[in-house]
Amino acid sequence: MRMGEGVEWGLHCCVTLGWLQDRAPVPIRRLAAWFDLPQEYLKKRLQPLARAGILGSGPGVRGGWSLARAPEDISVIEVVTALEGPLEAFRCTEIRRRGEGARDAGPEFDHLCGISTVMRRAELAWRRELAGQTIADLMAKAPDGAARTRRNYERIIASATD
Amino acid sequence: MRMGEGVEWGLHCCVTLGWLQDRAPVPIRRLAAWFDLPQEYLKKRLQPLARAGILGSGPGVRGGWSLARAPEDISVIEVVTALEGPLEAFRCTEIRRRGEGARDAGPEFDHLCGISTVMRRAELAWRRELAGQTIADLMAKAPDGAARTRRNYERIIASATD
DNA sequence: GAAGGGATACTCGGATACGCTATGTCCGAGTCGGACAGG
DNA sequence: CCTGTCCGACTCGGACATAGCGTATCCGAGTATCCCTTC
Repeated sequence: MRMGEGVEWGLHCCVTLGWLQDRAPVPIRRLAAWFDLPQEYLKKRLQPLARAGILGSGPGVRGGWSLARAPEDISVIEVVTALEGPLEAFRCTEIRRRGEGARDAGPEFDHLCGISTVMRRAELAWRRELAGQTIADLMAKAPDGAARTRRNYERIIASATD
Repeated sequence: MRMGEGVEWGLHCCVTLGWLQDRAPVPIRRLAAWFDLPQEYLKKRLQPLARAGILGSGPGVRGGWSLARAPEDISVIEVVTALEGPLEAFRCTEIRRRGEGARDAGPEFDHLCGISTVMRRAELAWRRELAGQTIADLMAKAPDGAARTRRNYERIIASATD
């Protein structure tokens, strides 16, 4: 089981955009150079976050990306769900109903499959953990990050040839 | 993010083998027909469970598959880990250290990445849920399953041409 | 009747093929802001 | 100086290409059990 790398990218971008809120919007070109990521593909991964109302983007020469809400109002699970989709990792296909083992089952299958129930409960615990953390919490976990980010961003803007 | 279907297959096979412990070992041919699954591929997915000491298999005309331990001693997380691998779903690649944003970071990066920490804690909650459930618990969740399974298995054995 | 050898039914492990999804790239269309020309 | 037009920068969305992994199948080798032959 593997989570796409877009989740790591998206979360780091949200945190960085939170630190640069007063310098937003940040063009995708700067954002990609910031983490040394492929620009086109990063853009493709951020678009679902805009559709989910987490990020905002604008065209034009002063366009770019920014947080669409306050960092306190964006939970980690929202970012993960927007990037990985709403479906659960474990998907019950009801194999218990198929084949020779399913004959004459009676009302037994009216109940939810026990395996499905257990897996679902585990995923709920996982989601609950991620729902309890926000972008603001992540920003607070790296107290030096805000200063470093703003300092480096100023320098890049100043040395830019454009 | 998606879990392979082998997890569902493996768990159902473990539960069924728990109910058929006194009729074990069960050949892969019967197990595949039991759930209407592709025989060769099911075999391939059960092999890691044998390597993990969860299932046992034996060759020969009386060979087949059986639980290697008591159902109470097999946790769901063991089955999942054997089939999906021990790696976590979220893998931190430390993109914070790369690119223009990482310049002059100082001792900030000595600490674990906050994003990585949050994701890891969520996965631990997920594992903890699955570690608290055993194959015996799953068997108990379907009280009618034991009788149905034994009844159908007897019938199949009796009607077999071999 | 006992020992030896072959047939059978199963497992194991590796090799191979296929398809889906994640990853990565490219291009045309649309939009915003600024530059520039004309009144 | 004001207004209208054009241009450049940037985004969006879709189309397309590539790679990796999950899915699926097949085959040869090994082994335990059973049966049959032979003594």
